[in-house]
Amino acid sequence: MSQTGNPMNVYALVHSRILDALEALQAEGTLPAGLDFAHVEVAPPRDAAHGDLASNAALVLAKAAKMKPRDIAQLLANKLTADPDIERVDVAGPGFLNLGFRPAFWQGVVSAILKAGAGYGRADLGFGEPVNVEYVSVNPTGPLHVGHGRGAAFGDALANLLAFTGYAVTREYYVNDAGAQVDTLARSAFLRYREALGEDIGEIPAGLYPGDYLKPVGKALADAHGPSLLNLPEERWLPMVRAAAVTAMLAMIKDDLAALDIRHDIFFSERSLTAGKDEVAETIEELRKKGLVFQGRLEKPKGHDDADWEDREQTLFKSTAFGDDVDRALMKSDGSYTYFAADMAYHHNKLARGFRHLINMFGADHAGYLTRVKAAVAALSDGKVDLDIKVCQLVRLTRAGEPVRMSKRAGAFVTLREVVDEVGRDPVRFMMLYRKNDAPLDFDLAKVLEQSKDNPVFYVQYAHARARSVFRNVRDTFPHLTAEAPEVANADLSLLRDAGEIELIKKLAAFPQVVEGAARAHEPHRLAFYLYDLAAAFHTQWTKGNESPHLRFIQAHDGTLTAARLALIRANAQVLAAGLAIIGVHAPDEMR
RNA sequence: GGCCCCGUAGCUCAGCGGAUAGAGCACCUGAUUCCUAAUCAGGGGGUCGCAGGUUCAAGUCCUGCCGGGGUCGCCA
Repeated sequence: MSQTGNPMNVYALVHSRILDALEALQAEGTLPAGLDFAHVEVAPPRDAAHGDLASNAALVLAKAAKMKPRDIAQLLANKLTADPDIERVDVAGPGFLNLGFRPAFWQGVVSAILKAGAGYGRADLGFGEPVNVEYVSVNPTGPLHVGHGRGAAFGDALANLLAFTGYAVTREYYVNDAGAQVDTLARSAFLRYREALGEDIGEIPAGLYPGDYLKPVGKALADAHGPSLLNLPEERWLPMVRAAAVTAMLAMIKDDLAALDIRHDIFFSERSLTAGKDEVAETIEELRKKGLVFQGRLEKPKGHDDADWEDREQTLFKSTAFGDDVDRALMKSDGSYTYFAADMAYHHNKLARGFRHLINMFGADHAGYLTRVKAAVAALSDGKVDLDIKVCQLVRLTRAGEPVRMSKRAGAFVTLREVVDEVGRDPVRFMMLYRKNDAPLDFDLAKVLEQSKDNPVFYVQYAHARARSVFRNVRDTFPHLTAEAPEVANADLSLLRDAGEIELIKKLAAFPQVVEGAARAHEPHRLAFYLYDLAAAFHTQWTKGNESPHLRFIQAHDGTLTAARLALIRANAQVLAAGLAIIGVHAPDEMR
């Protein structure tokens, strides 16, 4: 009943061998039958002196087996010493099983990586199941700012990661093109329309969007309609102006995202929920049948005074049944739907499209909204669909350590586009992932362009460029040893004997496990940190060659050894490139 | 007041229930006729906010406090 284990994933491979050994012990009657192996794990020990990999098998089985942990560990050790890949097995501490592998085992990893090519690290965790990743979803009322860029980079990397691990990923953007904010946008655009016709509009009134980015919208309206809209009542021009403005804003947002190489599969219109049949009404009705929608009153919110607040009976969703602290309103006093009501219908729509897994990215300011959305999905799917909401904390923009001042003009943030234009897409995408999503992040405009080891973006990209540079340099001595040469692919890997080379291979061997862990936890930042570690191992080995010429990758007098080292370097470059691809960063061949 | 997030080295932060808690910066010492020194090696630095609990095992999970941030009906 042991699982086969992914042969590209040494952790999984060793895990399956341990399970085999446990089952053999059971078959002999040495271990009792009916043990639960679910918590048996294989992981690299924190202290390298404890070996290459360690297992907790004996510790987690001791109680059920009614045996001492160290005794079980010893039985396992006796079995595993027969494994030709295993050099040493130790029972340590309370009952850990520490395993050391022969060099040939690690050398074989290089060959496996080269054979797997771009598929190295792929896994089938998702079994092709559809997952919906909703990210960015910024109101189409203006350009993206830097904070939005974090959600964009995170969401896109997570989508890549899930696609890499066997999910059918849909990248989705929820367009809030209904409600008061897009009406305000329309009025703001209409003002720019009058301006484009030559009128002096003076200061933009408070409450409207003052940004210059609406000027082109006004001009386009003037070009298309001339002065014909001026004499119409607002209810006549507003829908048309609104549609034009939303379309223009969305085009701008898409363009900003494209600058980061981010492209969504679906832009889902909030307005479409009520355009034909009223999906919001349907959703509310469905919940009403489940007894989760009722007429009731809410208490006045605490913590701040709201002059407009009035006590009234209203339509409520019973989100307290799902852990929310208060039931949530579905209808405004004017009879229209609340944002939340439409959002419930939107998630209902996602479920109807067959998604079994939903992921949403939220900005920090929406964290308080999280519980009611989870409640909605739980209610609508009867708990059968999982929804994970990742909250991205704030981004603090600095330049050489000094906070970057926001523009004085009200409403004008430092836009994402300005930052991307200044520093490029790679630093933005990498640095936005060089923190956990729920920790605040400092983004320094000067630091990310620094060509030094202090800049993680450069450090990792440079490692890849260095690896590629070896293949350029080797042309002088061994022209036939190209990256694709069979002499490299089939090199005698037993020549990779230096401790640093083996260390590098161990890092490469960890990649599939890092990918799996990051995918399961929905934490793409783990890739960024892993890549930094891998780059460090490579830079270390590179520099060793400075002091010890016999460790240089190119050995002019020894083509066989050179080929083996080139195989390692190619594997290294390949994993760096694969990891960078997942987080959406280029792997350059040179840094000049 | 309720809810959410955070609290780990002087600073910025990793840390997947496992063993003696790590990295970068900063500070100190060293390596360059050599595949890119755009790099690397070594050193000092810690009551993991506090107190309980669960567990063979807690920085990690649970509860309560303390401190910082966010948020709190008809904005989205």
